[in-house]
Amino acid sequence: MQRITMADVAREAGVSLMTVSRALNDKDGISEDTRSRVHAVVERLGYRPSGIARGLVTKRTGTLGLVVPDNSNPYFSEVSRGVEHAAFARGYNVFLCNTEEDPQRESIVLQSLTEKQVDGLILCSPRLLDGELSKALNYFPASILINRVIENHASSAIRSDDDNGAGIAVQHLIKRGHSAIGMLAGPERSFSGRLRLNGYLTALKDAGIQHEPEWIQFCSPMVEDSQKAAVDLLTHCPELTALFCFNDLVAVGAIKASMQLGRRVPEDIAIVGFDDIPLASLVTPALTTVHILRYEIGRQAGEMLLAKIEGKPMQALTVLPVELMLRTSAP
Amino acid sequence: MQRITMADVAREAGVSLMTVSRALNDKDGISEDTRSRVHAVVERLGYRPSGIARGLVTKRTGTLGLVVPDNSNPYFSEVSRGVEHAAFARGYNVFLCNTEEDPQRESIVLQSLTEKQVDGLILCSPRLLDGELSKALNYFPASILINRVIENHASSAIRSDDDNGAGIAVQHLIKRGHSAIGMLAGPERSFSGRLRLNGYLTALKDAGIQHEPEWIQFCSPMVEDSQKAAVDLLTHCPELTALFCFNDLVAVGAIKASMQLGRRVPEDIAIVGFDDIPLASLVTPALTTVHILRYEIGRQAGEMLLAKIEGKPMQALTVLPVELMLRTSAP
DNA sequence: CTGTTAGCGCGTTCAG
DNA sequence: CTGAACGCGCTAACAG
Repeated sequence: MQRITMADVAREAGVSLMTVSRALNDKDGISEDTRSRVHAVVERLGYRPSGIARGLVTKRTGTLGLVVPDNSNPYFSEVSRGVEHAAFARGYNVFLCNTEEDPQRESIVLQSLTEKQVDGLILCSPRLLDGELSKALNYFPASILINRVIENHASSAIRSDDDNGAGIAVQHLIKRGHSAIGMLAGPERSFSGRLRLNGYLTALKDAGIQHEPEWIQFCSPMVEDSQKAAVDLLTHCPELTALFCFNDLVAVGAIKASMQLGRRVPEDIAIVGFDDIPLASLVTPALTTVHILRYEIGRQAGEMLLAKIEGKPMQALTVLPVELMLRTSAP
Repeated sequence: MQRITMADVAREAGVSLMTVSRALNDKDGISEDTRSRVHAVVERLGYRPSGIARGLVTKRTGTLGLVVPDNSNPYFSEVSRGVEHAAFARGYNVFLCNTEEDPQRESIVLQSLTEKQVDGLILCSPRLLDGELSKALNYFPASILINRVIENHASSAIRSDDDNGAGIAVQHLIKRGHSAIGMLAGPERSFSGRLRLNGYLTALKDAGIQHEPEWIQFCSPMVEDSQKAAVDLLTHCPELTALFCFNDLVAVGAIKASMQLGRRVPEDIAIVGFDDIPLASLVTPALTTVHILRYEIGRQAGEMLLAKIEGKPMQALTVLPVELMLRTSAP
């Protein structure tokens, strides 16, 4: 499979390399006649320009890098789609990389992306420390951080209004008469987790509710683990009548734990999730949860990045709105 | 941000370009001494090789293309992760592209991937016709098809054992005493759909059960649409005591339809899904479904592709086993 | 063991 | 309006 090159097209069309280049890139200074002749030959030969040869001279590859913890997580898979959508619309392709929450893997992936010469990077929930991260980002012409901010760095960021989301969720529980509200807070080092915890604490405080430290329990964001954590929490704090959960998977674990302990949801214990993944409306009882614009995060991150690449002015931080979805688990 | 080049490293280390190249690519014919000296300079300068310059001469970019209909679908997001995992292990990066089931978009995406000079392509559920597809694939050095075969072409394929999976699912229903078994068959043009329908028909025939044409209803693979289709089907064919569904989302629709019609699952109507997506075990009643190795499809597709790229011998078709997961919806 | 010479396929000078 | 030369950053051939 010998690749067809511009020289082949030029020879076949009886023109010079330059003319072919001009015809392909829609530059002016070329007659309509020769332009269409060149295009005909391109078509006939099935010529495809070499993006990498072009990239070598233009210094632009038309590619973006997207780094997420785990693309099989519905949260990130929608973000990915949003990014890809924005990229496609502008003729860019995107490298998708999974870090599996492993900082070392994250380093490797970032390095490979610099070697691939991506025009920009979108980094989702990075595990690296500020110092390393900042250093790594310097290798990229442009970058956007999702769900994290980093001090003293040119990279912009986008995130959902997590603290506010937690606030309205907990306020809703309070309005429904709950005051003993526990929280299954997710991973302790999660940036979103901190914001959500913060929103929870603030809402309790604003309502004049004294929160017990034992009401808060960190847990890994998976169904089985959080089920165990929920059993623990509900056993040690039987006074709790409601649980606010880090995310929907944790909330599902909490529902399972409640059933396991013979407590009815929502009659004996109300449960609120976060993220509104597709699952949320389909489990029984359907989850009351905070809806997040996952796809939109990705899409806007993509557009922010493309704007940055093209040198347009950019705001440093975008915060996307959230919405409480009232369903059965906490009506 | 002036990029550091090999020339900078060479000058700084007091050696020639070639020596730097050799040191970086672990070629022999270079003393351990100078190698480490070069590496030190590389480290100090923060030099990163340009993959695209390298690709221009080696004709290999270390990238793969992955084309799926929709990465936010849990099926494909796991396939993606499998592909990326295999690629990462061998130092490759992967371009993820969504076609959104749009043939035109698929063409565009494939063309952009050829310009990016990917070393290989994995194409999932292509919408293009055999002729176009075959022509498009010729632009790629190597390719693997997921869930589709194409005649007279060098590209290998991988898929799950869909027909057999449908067979064991329906046989299970028959063993439990059902004979009036309907099928919500998914999109009519789906390759997997055809195989599953086929397995369903064969199982009925083998059991000597006469199937009524009206028992089969095609539907789009989404919860709301299939709920409507299921209401239709159950209303027009009240004799049905079991439903075999194209996939789990359709099965969830069928469960909702049953509830809507006041029929209990599984007492009045047994329901079996397909794919075993994460959701399946979490809905109520938990879905009996056919488990598919989604991640494994991706991973093995990736490894097949890499083997092909490296010229290793390859079998033309891999069929992955499936397994019936007995849960509540059809015990 | 190391350096020199030639391109890879394209776009960007500059001349015609 | 068109073409010839040069170079992007790197590696494959050869030399030394």
